[in-house]
Amino acid sequence: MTRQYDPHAIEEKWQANWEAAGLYSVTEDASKPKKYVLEMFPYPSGDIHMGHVRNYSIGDVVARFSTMRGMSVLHPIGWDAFGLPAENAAIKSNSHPATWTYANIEKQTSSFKRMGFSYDWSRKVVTSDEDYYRWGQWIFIKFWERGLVERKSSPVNWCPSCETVLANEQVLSDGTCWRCKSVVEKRELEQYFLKITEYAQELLDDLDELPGWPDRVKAMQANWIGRSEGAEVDFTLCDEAGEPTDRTITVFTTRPDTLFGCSFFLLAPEHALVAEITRGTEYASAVDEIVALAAKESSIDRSATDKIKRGAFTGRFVVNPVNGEKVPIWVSDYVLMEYGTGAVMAVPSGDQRDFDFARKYGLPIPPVVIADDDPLLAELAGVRESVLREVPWDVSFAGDGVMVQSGEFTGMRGGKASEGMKAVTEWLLERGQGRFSINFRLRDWLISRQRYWGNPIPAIHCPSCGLVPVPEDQLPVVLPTDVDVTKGETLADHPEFYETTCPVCGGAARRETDTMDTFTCSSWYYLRYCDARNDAAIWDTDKTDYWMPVDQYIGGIEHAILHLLYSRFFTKVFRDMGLVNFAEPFTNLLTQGMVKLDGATMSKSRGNVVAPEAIIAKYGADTLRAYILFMAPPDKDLEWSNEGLDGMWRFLGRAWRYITETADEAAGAVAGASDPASKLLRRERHRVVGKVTEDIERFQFNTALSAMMELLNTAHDYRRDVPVGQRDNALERDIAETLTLLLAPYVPHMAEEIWREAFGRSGSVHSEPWPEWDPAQAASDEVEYAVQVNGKVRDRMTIDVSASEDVVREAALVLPKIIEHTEGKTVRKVLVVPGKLVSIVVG
RNA sequence: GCGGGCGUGGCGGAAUGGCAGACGCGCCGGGUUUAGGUCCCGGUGGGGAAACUCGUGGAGGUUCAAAUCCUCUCGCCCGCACCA
Repeated sequence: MTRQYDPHAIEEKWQANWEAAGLYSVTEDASKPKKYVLEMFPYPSGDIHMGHVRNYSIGDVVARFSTMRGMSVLHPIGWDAFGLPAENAAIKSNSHPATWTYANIEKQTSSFKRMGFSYDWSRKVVTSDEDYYRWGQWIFIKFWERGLVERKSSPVNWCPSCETVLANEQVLSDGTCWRCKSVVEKRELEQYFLKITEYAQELLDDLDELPGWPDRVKAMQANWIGRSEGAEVDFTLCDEAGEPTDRTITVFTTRPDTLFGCSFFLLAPEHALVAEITRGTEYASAVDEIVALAAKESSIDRSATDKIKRGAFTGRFVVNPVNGEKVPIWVSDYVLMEYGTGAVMAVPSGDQRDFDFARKYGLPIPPVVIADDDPLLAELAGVRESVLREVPWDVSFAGDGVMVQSGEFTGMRGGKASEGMKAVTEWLLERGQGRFSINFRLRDWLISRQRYWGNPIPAIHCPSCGLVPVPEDQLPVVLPTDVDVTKGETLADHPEFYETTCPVCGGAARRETDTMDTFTCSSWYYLRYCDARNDAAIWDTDKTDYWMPVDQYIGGIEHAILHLLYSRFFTKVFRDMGLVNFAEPFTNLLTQGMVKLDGATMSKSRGNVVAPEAIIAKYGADTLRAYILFMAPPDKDLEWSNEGLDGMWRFLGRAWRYITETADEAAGAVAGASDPASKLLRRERHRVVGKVTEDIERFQFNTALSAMMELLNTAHDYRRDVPVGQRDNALERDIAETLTLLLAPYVPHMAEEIWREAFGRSGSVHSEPWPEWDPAQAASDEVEYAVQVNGKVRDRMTIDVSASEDVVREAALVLPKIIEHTEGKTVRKVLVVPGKLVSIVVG
């Protein structure tokens, strides 16, 4: 036992001891409540940084605390190891992605161990290990069997720098690649998609089943899924002579109630009909110009909202089903092929973009839904004819209002989800010219990547059988190691990999050379932890029944959509497959804030990194752990500063001295002392245990530490003020032990050293039960009341805690300062807030 | 434009509608020590000698009582965005 607090003498000793004792390995234990505490697994991009320290320190406190509270705690770790950075690093250092990846995993492993995190290392998963990714391939096959895999040609996002396609979720809102920030291009390519859209409604609905998630994350997901309620409307296409044909073009609209105000019709430049109806006509050249422009422009330029919309008339018309009116078809780049049907009914009086377009090209703007306070309403209220008058109308109005110029619907309420919207759709429905419809913004998940360092897609292209899955008994498709990315190679450069035979007909065939998006690997790792070493099945459902869902998930907000949405999708499919018995993987989610330096996120490329290693070398891991949790509430961004480290170091040193000195003292000369100082200290002990417990449960790690500091301060004053011989040694001993237990989740090494060496206990402090507390003992027998007159505190009084409200009221009214402030005035009201204050109202 | 969030001392941050600024950093003063960046003691929102008074981005409101609830407003951050 060292006399001074010396983390360097104790931390590695206990790390080795815990590992040897298997302290943190768990198995299912039906006798205890379970708790699954999970931090998002790291990407092995180098050594760990302060963001990792924060993330994993939070999780470690929750895990250790839960164990002490009597729960069976699963707290695993692993690595999200496939991905492009490994290839880039390999090219840079002229090596192999696996070399770089596994070296970084080693580095991070030793850093995690050096931090003293309580992981069950026996459950480690590494997504680039064959015994992990083989099950990823198995999942792909199962999804395929369920019709959730599709290979299709469509306009996809292509990152020219990463030389691969990207999912929609991986393109940032400024049109750049999430990883390298290059401007993403659109290319028409044949790719693999997972049909996440089939679960769009459920993914949206079940957000309501997640009260333990931050509203922000749920809002972002809801926004991303983007459900719009409306209708499909069929417009009849006219021929060159303007006569109706038997073909229809369908549009999606959220405002069928404005259908009478449709004065033109729009097609996206990519729409197949555009070329068909304009080819060889006098309109072709103007239309082609728009089409060419749209194809050339980057998605950023095209989506610039301040740009004036360009368009061209096609020479053709469609018939508006509600009034038989013929409206011209235009082409414009503000209509997107990806959303809805790629065709839009334009209602300039109800939509700003349509309005701007109508103004520019001199198209009519007939009002159909008018605000209740619009003077135009009186003038048009009785007009039942459809779309007769175009009145001066210098704004578009998208709100709720009254329908005018809308035939039999005139006078109804119009607006989103309005009576008019329903009535018009029902009218269309009866005539077979429209129907209620729901549209989602969410697109299917593009998962194929033209890169080497990923999980090979288990598919085979057979010239006669088409695309066929690799049979289950031939899995895994092993990722070959001899691909040289420094020469720009991918699997497509290795015939020995792709030359194969068709599993159906046995003929020569070509193996798929694309790999899967890394997000497929991270969409199910939390399930594999439940049964990580199973080589006969992806997992045993009994085990996921016991451990899942994750009770507390902790990670960065950057995964609000990507990883968290994909994982929810996978879980729902697993449920439908009967592999799991729940629909949501993560019951509670804590999104921790970023660790910044000088206002910017720490990153190697910026060169503003504070290495945890340097802090550990000076102060030890315990001080770092406690300090980063003390700095700010976990969900807030945190500006790193070394300034307060000394404060945490001093606190731990003080605690060390207080506890070890107390432990050394002969026990029990005085016990159950009832002098004021002893009573105060006893109360503090119970109050603080209660507060620390509640604070950790609410993730207020900073205030929990503050409370421990308060207890130490009170205990410190006690030793200073009460002479030796009069001190209650039993109480002090209890304070010392309690403080050690409270500190244990934060500073596991220091607490363990004290527990075993100073107190001479044989078991680990981390297996001890959490201290009990008694709210009754936390209460004082006297309380101080603040006495207010007209809302201002004028005096204070100390009174017996059992005093009745009447007694308190009377006592307050006779205080000299209160008499001074109430003299000559009428006391109108006296309120007593028990244990807190008295409020006197005079007038 | 739509959605979410945040504004409290010199700093990080505390406050189930009930005494604003807990706890810590920093700073000021004092003590122990050969010395110390150790340890210990005291002080620390503004104004005022004090009684008091002003203070949680701003303006209103509800309430005996508002950092907290409501309305408007200003500033900042984040997500989505020609989504029909």
